Amino acid sequence: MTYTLTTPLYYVNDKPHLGSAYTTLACDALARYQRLIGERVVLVTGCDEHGLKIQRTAEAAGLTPQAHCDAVSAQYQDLWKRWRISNDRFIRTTDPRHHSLVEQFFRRVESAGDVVEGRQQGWYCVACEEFKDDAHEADDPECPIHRRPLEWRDERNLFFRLSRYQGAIEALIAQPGFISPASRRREVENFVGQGLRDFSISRLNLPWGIPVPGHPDHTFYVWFDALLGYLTALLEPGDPPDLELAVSRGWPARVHVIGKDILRFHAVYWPAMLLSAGLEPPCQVFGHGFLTREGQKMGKSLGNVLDPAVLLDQFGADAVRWYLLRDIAFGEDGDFQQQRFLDLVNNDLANTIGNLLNRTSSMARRWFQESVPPTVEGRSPEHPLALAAAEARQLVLEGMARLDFRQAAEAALQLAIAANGFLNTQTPWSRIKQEEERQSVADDLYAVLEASRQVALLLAPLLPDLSARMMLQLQQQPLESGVMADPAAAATWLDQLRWGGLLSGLELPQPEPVMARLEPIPSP
RNA sequence: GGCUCGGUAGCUCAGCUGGUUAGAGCGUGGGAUUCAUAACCCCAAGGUCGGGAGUUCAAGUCUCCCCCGAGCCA
Repeated sequence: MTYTLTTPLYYVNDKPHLGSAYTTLACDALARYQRLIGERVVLVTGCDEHGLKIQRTAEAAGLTPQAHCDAVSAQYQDLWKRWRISNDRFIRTTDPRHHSLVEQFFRRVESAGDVVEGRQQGWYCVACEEFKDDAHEADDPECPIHRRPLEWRDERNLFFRLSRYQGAIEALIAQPGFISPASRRREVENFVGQGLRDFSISRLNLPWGIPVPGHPDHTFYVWFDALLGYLTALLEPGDPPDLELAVSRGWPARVHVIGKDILRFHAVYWPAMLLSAGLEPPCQVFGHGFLTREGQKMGKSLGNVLDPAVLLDQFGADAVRWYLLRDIAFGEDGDFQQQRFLDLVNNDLANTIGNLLNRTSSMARRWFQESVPPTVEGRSPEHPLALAAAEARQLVLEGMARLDFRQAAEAALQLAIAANGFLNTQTPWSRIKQEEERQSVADDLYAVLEASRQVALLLAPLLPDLSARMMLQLQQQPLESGVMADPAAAATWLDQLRWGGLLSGLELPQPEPVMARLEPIPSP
């Protein structure tokens, strides 16, 4: 079984923002975790490149839509590369194979009798790419989200007969866990409960889109073709554009991770489309929350947008990943606070985790021939730190599996705190002065080094870079959890998480801080 | 307008089916220590649990009303 997970396919209207980075890095952590426990993972990300909005944005910039998409899409690919996101695929909906799959998919839906012609009349928000039903009385209505004027449309479009799937969708969203977190389920239930209406899947005279086969002048509505990108993405590089083949490469997706704003498309429209085409719906749709900054919505008008590329340059991937994954409940809204960001990264990563390794390694080197001390007691599964490690491991595994990154991160941190506390109670630096304490000090240092190794292992999916630096300080092979990870070899992660794997006598390199403290920066 | 979810220490939040002095992290103050990245460890102060009424031997925890914030739908 392939573990397929997806980020949204980001709309190429503008350069990537922090919200996209947030989703993507959460997915990266999840993908790495799944690889580490031995799953064959396909992490899909990419760009959604069709629609009127794109066409207009391109025109405004004096570019062809394709040139515009190429440019923005390249920014995404570049950014993910710099963040070292382990996406196995990057799909663009302008990919020729995608066109072909959309056509195949459409034919299935059409032959299922789910495509009908209808008249679409109403006010349309180009920014949302959505009809608004609530703007009837105003003379010049504007979009409540974008505060931009709506445009009146009256055209004959093709409709997808969503209404036929009322029962099927009700049953689907009633499945526990299908919509996660559970707190978002009610919203969808309410929507579905009001009765599903057919929705238009084509646009007339919109050149920038995929033509609907058999219906001249119609192109597919962006939302119809975009989600299919998840399927196209499953094709391997040399594969012919065949829907059935794509499906066999890893459908259904185990989880679509999305922002809460597009929950409905993923939990209602998309599954219905899939059912119509005779395909399975995804196993889970996880809608995470939004990020604010210092309590305020980020937006161009406020000029308070955090640029993920700038954050990365300024603070590095570990710091930002840690803050977002460790401090914000994945699923709920979160607030990015500069001061807290600095405090947490410095406390947790530099002071607690980094310094733990540093101080311990330094003692071991000084008193035990620059290497891991020999041990009698340290390897015992009953050792207090062994017990702490076992608990941490349990919480990390459980947390990662549930996309509760915060629980996982805190558990790993907790182990480091326990190890620091252990050192302070044992005070090896004073006991080493008595020869008869030597073995006992060796045991203590061994246990703390082993605990540090466990921390490094547990951090592997969350902070792969820091994890690798820690492993090197402990003379260990860093974990490979990226796209090159070999599923067969990867399962050794769990083996390595057994207490006592660190070898005594291993030479320890000169300690170097694995995580530098961040300096407060003047506001930009 | 209907529905949903929140309002708990300076900040971010935990508090399950109601039950001893309401918890954690960060921040703040103090102590201890020197192995270490002025780090680690320990201790402390700080809350009329949005407001009001009610049920109960007992309510942050249940009921009703109100105020504030967020969201979904009309």
